[in-house]
Amino acid sequence: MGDVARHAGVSSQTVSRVSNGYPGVIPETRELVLKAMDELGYRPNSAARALKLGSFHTIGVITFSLEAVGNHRTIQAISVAAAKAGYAVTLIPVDLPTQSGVEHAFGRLEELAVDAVAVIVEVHLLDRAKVVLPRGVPTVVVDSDAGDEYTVVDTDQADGARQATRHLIELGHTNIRHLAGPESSFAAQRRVDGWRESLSEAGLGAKEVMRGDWSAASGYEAGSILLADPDCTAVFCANDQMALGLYRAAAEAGRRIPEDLSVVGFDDSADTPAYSPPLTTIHQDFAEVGRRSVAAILEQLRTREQKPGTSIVPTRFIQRASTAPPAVSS
Amino acid sequence: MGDVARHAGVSSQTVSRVSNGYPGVIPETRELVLKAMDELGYRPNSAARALKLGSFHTIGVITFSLEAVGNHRTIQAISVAAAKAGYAVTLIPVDLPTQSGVEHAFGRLEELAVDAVAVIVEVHLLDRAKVVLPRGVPTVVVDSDAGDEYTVVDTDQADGARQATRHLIELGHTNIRHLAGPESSFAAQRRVDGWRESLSEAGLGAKEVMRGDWSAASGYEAGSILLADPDCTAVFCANDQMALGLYRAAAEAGRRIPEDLSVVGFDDSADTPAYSPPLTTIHQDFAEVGRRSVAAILEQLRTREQKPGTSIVPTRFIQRASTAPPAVSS
DNA sequence: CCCTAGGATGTTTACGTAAACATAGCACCG
DNA sequence: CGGTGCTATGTTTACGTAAACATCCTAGGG
Repeated sequence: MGDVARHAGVSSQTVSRVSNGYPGVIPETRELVLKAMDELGYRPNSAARALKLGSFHTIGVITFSLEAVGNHRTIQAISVAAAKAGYAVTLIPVDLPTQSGVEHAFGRLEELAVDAVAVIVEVHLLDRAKVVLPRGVPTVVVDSDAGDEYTVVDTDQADGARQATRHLIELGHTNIRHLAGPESSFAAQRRVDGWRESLSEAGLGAKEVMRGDWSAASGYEAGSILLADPDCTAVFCANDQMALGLYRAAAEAGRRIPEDLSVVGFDDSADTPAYSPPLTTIHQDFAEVGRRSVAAILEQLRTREQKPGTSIVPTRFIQRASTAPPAVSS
Repeated sequence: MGDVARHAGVSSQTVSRVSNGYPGVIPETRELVLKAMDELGYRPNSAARALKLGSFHTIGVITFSLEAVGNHRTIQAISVAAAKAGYAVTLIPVDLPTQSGVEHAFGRLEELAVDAVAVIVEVHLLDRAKVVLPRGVPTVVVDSDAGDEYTVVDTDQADGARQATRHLIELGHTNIRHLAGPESSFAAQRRVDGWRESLSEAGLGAKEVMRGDWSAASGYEAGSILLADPDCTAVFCANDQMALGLYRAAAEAGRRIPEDLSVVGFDDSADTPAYSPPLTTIHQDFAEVGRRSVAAILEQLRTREQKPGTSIVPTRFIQRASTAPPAVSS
């Protein structure tokens, strides 16, 4: 900056003013400075600026993987919302879903150029690891249970599960199974709860859930076992990908969807309208989750205080073509 | 840091040494400093550190969307490879795939806390926008055509397409159509080229390609049109999601896969083994792309010079169950 | 014509850190 | 017993910026 100032014959402060678009610089001088900047290939140093301003304008996102549909859509939404507020997003990958992996990620957090943190990790792993988020760093926990300590933005998983289950009940199904996500996931657990709740509300029994790991392959395997039960006419899947696996299992078992088997998914991922038949599912508003997360972070940044509490984003039922009344009643 | 030093009764330089784990500090002193750090809740200031060291240990990734399978898998791989080298990854989303969107993203680049940049954007947009990457910022262009100016890491799209097409030719298909990605994509274009090349090599004619936009829905639409041609016995899809759409179109047209219609995809995305039937496809080694991109960036960071050139990551043919010899010959 | 107000620009300073250099203490050797 | 070399620690300095304050100049009013 000093070089530019000398080259333009002004003071470095004037260069700073031009660089930041501050008023009070005569157009003529501005031109001079811009020309000098260009000739010298000047680029502002963000480190110095961050040091001076005390902020990086950056939000860190701690996550395991972008593979899961929910994760990358949430992160995408966060990064767009953050960009809109002039913030960038730094990914902090946790390579292994283990205690040491999480610990390591949080250790790195200390040295990262980040003003705030969004955690998209099953928090029970954090607890188990006895890792505490650095004090004083504004934090939002997304789609997970964080107790009363942090600000939480969460999708209404249980209600989504209830909507899905009630839809199947209304169609007349009585043997409604659930293809659940892994036990380690809070989201999966809450979907199980919603499903179970709706069944008992309707006076229906809940058979044991089958567990997958969110992947389509696991949906196929669990689905194959599930379909061994000839009385099962409807399955609520904890996500769309496992539903896709179930489609395959159904095809191989000679069960037509929706005539012989009704299927409801969860997520409303982009592919579902092109499933064969198009999948009836629960829409998750990831964009809204991202927006609220960023809003909560900005709020904390502004007020400088952690404000525990949970913000619940509603889900929406999307009717497509994978459900029908059970064959016996048709 | 000064406070900690005073509190521990040492110099700030000793605090710095402890903070960075440098040798030459007697354990006793170290303890003293650590205790003081803890009591005062000291946390190192990354801005000051970055200013002093001249590096953020951060790589910026410019991208449109995490939605596309290729994108988020590549970014995931980059972020893991970067983390392994002690680097973090900052997302720089380009909200709109337009000139102004890209320009804006590159403008922000200047003020971002980033040492290097990986560009995962169709580069022709950059050219059209006449945006130049800031000089002096090490840059790697991923999966796109960037001429001789930048270091490029690219998947061997054309060869993948040739493998897919040759497989169908070897099965005896003669009317092999292509469900291509959007014209604006270089990757899509190179897959078209590979397909066309293999056909002409085998003395087969290439009918016009159908275009989708990578989405499953577009695959369904384009596929429906494609299947109006009763002689078409095989389709090479430019990605797996469009293949899923084609599956649906085939089901609705009463064409069984693979008996009546052979399908080959591209990407080997996680869901493909659970398609019904499991999809034969081309595996893209996104992890390798990520690793090479980071390696190239670190190399540039080390040598301080741009080293134009292209690094090609091979693809692999994955045989599953969606292809068979054409019905006429069976 | 002088004084004042306000706009344009310059000067000083501090942000928190780590490298470079300086110093002090101690062990070991001849 | 003095010199030599090493280890542990302290002191000084600079990284590049922007806020705060200081100064200069010009226009306009009395």
